[in-house]
Amino acid sequence: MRRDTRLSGVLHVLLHMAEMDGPVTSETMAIIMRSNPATMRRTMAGLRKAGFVKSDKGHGGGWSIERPLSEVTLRDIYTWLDSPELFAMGNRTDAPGCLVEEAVNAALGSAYDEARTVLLDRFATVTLAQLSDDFHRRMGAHAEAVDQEITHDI
Amino acid sequence: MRRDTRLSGVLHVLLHMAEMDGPVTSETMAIIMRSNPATMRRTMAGLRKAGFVKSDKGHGGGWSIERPLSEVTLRDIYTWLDSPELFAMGNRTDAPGCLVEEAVNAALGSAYDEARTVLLDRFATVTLAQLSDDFHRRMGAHAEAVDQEITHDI
DNA sequence: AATTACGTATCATATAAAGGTACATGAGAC
DNA sequence: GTCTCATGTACCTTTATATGATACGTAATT
Repeated sequence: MRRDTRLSGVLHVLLHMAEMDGPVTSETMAIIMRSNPATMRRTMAGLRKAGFVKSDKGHGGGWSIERPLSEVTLRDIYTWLDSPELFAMGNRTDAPGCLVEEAVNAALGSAYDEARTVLLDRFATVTLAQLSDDFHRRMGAHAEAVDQEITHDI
Repeated sequence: MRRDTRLSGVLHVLLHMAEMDGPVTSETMAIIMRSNPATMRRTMAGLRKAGFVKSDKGHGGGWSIERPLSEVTLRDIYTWLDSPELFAMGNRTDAPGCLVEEAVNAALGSAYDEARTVLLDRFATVTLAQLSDDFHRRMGAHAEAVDQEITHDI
């Protein structure tokens, strides 16, 4: 099954947007994500509907973040993407009247529900600002590593 | 993405097998599951490799359960199916050198890991015997409901 | 008026689960 | 020994769906 990469992709884009000045066009996003403008527009549509980003047409137009990164969690983004299916495994439903199937699906279903709750609760604890901080921390560490390499070379 | 229904399907088959006497052929399984023999053989192959079921060729052949249902958990079955991917969402990897992507994937990855652990731990607490018990409980409840309906009709 | 950029419909492509067919191999029945 | 049954597995087709790609209408800026 092909995996849904919209959450990963849109987070990537948002963090890049946060580093850039002014609106970012779908075209630029597509280049960053090695995707295409139409796909970016589709993916961003839900975030706009939620008021987290806006899009402007015409010269100087593009996408802009409207709210502080510290106020938005991964769970918000997930919800705004229309809550994509989380699990790659599903229940057969070919025998809806079968009591065996009912028992199996009840057991699997409650396990999935529990895992879903854990995952979404975890998503709710991570803000975009935290992700951005982590990115900058990595930038710092990377710069140091590069410095050390240079030092070693000398 | 198309969901993987092997776990749900194989549990369904195993519980039916437990209710039947003697070996069950792939053909019979396929009828129960509205599938086909080749698919059943493929799915059961991992369980045979683990020694949980055996398959015999020739007259009177078919599949038989080799170990008590109380000794096998959902997690065992999941593992014997070669641990199929659990999540429908994945990370983009188009920009492996990008620190933003690293930060995003680290955050999502640890959330998925946590949810995976919860799900598999939960699977480990449920034995096939428990599932079978639940099925029989449903049978009883269903029989009572039918009795009541009949009483009402009279 | 021309250009830029989004909004969205439509079609194409890629991927993986599952469906299906075929045939070789091995085991019991006669 | 031969026939029939049933598995083991290779191979191809079908189906579902995320994503890629194109096109064109609409709105905003120059």
